[in-house]
Amino acid sequence: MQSRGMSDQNSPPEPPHGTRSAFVTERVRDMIIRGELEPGSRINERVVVEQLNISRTPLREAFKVLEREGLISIRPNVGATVVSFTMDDVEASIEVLIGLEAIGAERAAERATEAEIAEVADLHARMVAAYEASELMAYFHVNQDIHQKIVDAARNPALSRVYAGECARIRRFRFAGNSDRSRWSRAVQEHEQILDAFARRQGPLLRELLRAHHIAGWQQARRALEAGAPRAMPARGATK
Amino acid sequence: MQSRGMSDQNSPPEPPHGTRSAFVTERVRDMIIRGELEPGSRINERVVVEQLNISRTPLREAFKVLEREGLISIRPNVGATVVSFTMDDVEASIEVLIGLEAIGAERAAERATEAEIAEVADLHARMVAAYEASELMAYFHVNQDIHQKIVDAARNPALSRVYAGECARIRRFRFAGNSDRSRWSRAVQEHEQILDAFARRQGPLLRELLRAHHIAGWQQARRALEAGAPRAMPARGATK
DNA sequence: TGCCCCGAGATTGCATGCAATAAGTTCCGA
DNA sequence: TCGGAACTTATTGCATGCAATCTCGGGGCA
Repeated sequence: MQSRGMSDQNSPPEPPHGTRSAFVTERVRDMIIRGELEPGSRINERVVVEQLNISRTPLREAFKVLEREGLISIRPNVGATVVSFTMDDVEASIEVLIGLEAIGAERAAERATEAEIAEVADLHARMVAAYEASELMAYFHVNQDIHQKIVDAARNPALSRVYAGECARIRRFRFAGNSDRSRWSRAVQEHEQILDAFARRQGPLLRELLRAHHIAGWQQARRALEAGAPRAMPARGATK
Repeated sequence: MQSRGMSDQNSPPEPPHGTRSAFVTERVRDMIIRGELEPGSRINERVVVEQLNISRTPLREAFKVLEREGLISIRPNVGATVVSFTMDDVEASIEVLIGLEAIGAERAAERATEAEIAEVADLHARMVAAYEASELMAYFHVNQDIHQKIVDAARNPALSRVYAGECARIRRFRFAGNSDRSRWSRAVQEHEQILDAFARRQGPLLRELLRAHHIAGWQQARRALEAGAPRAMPARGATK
C-alpha cells in the first residue's frame, strides 16, 4: 500500500512508530512550537498531509487534540489557525504555572521520596554541566525536567497533567529567557537554592524560590522577546 | 440491544446544531458525567454511533478531545475506556482547583469590574433562591457558575481555560457534597461571605474563604460518596 | 485438569469519495 | 475606476470501505 521502499531524499518517509494519529499530533505540535507554522496563519490540511505522508483522518484528529491543548483554533467550515500569543497571554500562563508549582512545591516537600530528591539532584548536576558547556538547548530541556519532576513529586496526577500541558503550550517563549548570559548564570544559582530547599523539604521556602525564579526568568524572556519582535514571535528551534 | 423499531425516547433524531463532531463531543461528555457510561468500561463505537445517528469519524474525533480532557483513555487498537476515578484522584483535582482559585481570587479582587461583581451578586441571589426552593440541580449549576465567574474576573484566559477543564472533569463527584441539608445550608452561608469578600475586593480573605469552602464541601462529598459506594461511583444525574 | 495455541468474529485505524460550505475570481453596471 | 453579484475553485465535514489488530472461545497437548 505504501511505497515503503526507496524514499529518503526529498520527503523523509517519517516512520510512524505508534498510531498515525499520535505521530501526526506530536509532529504538528512540534511544528507549531518550533515556529515552522506561523502564529495566526491557517494550516492547510492538504499541505501537511502531503508533507507527512498520511491521510486527512489522523490529521483532523490531531487538530482536535491540539485545539484542546490551546495551540490551534478550529473554526467550523474554515479550518485550523495557529493561535498567536501576545506577551500578556504568555504572562497569564506563567502566572498559572507559578500557582501550580506553588501547590506542587509544598506537597512535594512533604511527600517526595529520597529517590525523587536524588533524581532531581542528578538532573541539577547535569543542568550545571550543560551550563558550563554552554549547551543552551540541553540546559533548557534539563531545566524543564527538573521543574516537572518537582511537581511530579507532589504525587498529584491531576497537577502533573495540567502542569505539563500548560508548560508545553508556552515552551517556545520561555526559551528566550536564557539568551542573556548573566541571567543564565543567576538562574543556575537560583536553581542551586531550589534544589537545596527541596532536599531539605522546606516547602514554603521552595514555593517562594520557585515563584521568584519564574518571575525573574519571565521578565528577562519578555524583554528579549519584545526587543526581538514587536509582536509575539517564537524563538525558532526552542525544542529538540 | 436496541430495538430500532418504535423509538420515541431512546433515539430522538437528535438535531446536530453545529458540527457533528462538536455535538457528539458534548453528548458523550454528558453521558460520562451523568454516569450513563460506566467508569472502567470500554465504549463501543458502534453502539454510540447508532445511538446518536452519526458516523464513526466525528465520534473518533470526540474521543480524542475527551481523552485530552482526562475523561476517557484510548489504547491503540483496543478502544476507549471511561477512566474510573478513585477518591484520591478527585481529591487531587480539587487540590488543583483550590490552587487555581487561589491565584484567581487575588487577581479577581484587583481586576474585577463593578459589572462583574454585580453579576456574581446576581448569581448569588439566584443561588439562594434555588436553595430556598430546594432546587438542588439549579443550585448546583449556579454555584459552579459563580466560581467560574470569579475566576474569569481575574482576566487570565489560561487560568479560566484550565480551571473550567478541571472543573468539568470532576463535576459529578462534587455534586454529592450538597446532598446533606445541614452542609448545604452552611455552604450557602460560606458563599455569603465569599460574595462579601469579593465585593470588598479583599483578595487574601477571598482566597482563604474559597479554600475553606472547597475543603469543607469535599469532605462532605467524600463522605457521602464513600457511604454510597465503596469505590469511585458517580452521582447519577449530576448535570443538567 | 490445566495451559497454550490458534482461528473466527468483532473492532479499530486509516484512506478515500462525496456533498456542503467558504474563499477567490471574473464580469457587469454605475 | 470601483463596488458588488454570480460563478468557479479550493477546502472542509462526514460517511463508508478495507486492511490490521485485538478478543475470545475451542481444541490439542503436557
